[in-house]
Amino acid sequence: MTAPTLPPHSDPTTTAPAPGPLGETLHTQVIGWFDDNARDLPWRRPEAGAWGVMVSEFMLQQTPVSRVLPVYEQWLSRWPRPADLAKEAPGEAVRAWGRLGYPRRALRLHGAAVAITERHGGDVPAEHAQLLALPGIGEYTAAAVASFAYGQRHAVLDTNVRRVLARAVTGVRYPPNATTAAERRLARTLLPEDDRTAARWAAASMELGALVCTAKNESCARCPIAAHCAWRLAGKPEHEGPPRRGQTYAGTDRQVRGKLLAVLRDAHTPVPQALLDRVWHEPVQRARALDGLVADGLVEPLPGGLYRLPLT
DNA sequence: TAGGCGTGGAC
DNA sequence: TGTCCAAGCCT
Repeated sequence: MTAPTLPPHSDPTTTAPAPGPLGETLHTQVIGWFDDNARDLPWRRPEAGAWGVMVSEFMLQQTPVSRVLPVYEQWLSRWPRPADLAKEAPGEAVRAWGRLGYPRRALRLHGAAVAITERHGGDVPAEHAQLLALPGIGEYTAAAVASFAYGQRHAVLDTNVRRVLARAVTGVRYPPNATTAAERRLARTLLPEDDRTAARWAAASMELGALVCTAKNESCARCPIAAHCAWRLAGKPEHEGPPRRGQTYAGTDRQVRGKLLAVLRDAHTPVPQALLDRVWHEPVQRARALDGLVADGLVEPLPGGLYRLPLT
């Protein structure tokens, strides 16, 4: 039997929607693969609830699953409901965040818990627009929580799904640097009609990108839609266009901020300036990094040249 | 909209 | 070793 293939979309902005039968083939095969290969992750279990899903989504932003797992377990154990976290000082959230990286996420998650407690009676809202209004929740996370926690029908367009669609449908190795309107349109076009299948498709296509259709060393031999993949059928052409933006780190303010915050996380009493000065030799950059942390609300300055994680 | 924002594992 | 990468958000 010959499986249908997806023609490359030379211009996804103007091409017609993908045909229904083909989309159904993709859904069936990717969801079938997911049924056999999905990882058993704690936030996918029913007992995780919407709060567990939401916490996991914050932690997983730009952060690998393996590093999230232990922090997630401790977090949910300590703060099983949004109101539990809302009662804490924001600095405690930053401390519990540990070395997950991007600690502003901890501050925003705390802020979201406060907003949920004040505006939504302590329950994670189910409406996409209400989720989007919470701090730290953007287009992706709102769709993910609504889909994974509440079974709704949303295009869940993360980096994994974008890569899967770029390859399988558009026929290129990598998606654009920033999410485009064409990608959103394509994702909506491919969304299954009914809520339950759409939610399943969202989780399954993400998992395929995370485990098989990876950025490097993709494993087409294990891919359930390899027979339809436009990129593979085109001979897996190399990436064209502007180089993908790399992240520099060594010597940046980010590195200095990380070192400063590490000292404050480990301290349970206010820290004198002199102790912070030891993390970085260059005084101008050091001061700029500390000022930035204060401006972001990650560090609270006290009289007498003392600093601590924020109490309010 | 391009760039800032942490951290550590893989190759 | 250095480079790339990991379920983004915000300004």
